[in-house]
Amino acid sequence: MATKKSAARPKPSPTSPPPGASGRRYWLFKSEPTSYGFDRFQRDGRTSWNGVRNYQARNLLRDEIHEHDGVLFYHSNAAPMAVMGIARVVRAGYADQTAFDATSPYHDPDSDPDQPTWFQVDIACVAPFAQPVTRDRLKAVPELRQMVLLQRGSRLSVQPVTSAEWRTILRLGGVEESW
DNA sequence: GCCAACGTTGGC
DNA sequence: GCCAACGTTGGC
Repeated sequence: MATKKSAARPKPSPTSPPPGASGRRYWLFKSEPTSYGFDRFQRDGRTSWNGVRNYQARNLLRDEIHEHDGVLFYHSNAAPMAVMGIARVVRAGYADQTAFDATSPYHDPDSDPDQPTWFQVDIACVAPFAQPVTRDRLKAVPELRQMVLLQRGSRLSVQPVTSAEWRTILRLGGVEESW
């Protein structure tokens, strides 16, 4: 029988959200606009998400994030902090090329090309939100209370989003579901 | 600018 | 393997 033990904080697992009806899964990528903002991403049309140097995020990039998955592009450390728009994964995890580049700030001499330590995925811009969905707005929506982004101490720069959260946020952003 | 939360490093 | 010190992230 269940006892008080179950009152121990159930830490929401940051891995493996169930796929949505489409089989596609959803993610949120954080970026500081001073380093790579959504404007720039829109102009580029496509980018490699590299330079991630955290093992939990690495595991997602390497194992979980697949072609066609949906991505929310989020501005962190910004005014305002907000989801700016959506992207789609166009290439699943492969070796993070910046790790092998001695001139890159993300260079990691310990990453072996035959057994890379770090991974990147490629994403393409799909659509900007009609208006960014700010962090304050997200916090005000009861259905989004469990979002990884909004959890205390959550710092993961690549994180899972449930299909319900995805739908809610697209609606707030004014983007049609069928993208 | 502050600082809580978290991850990593390195001495033991 | 423990854990204190340190560095980083990122919201406030």
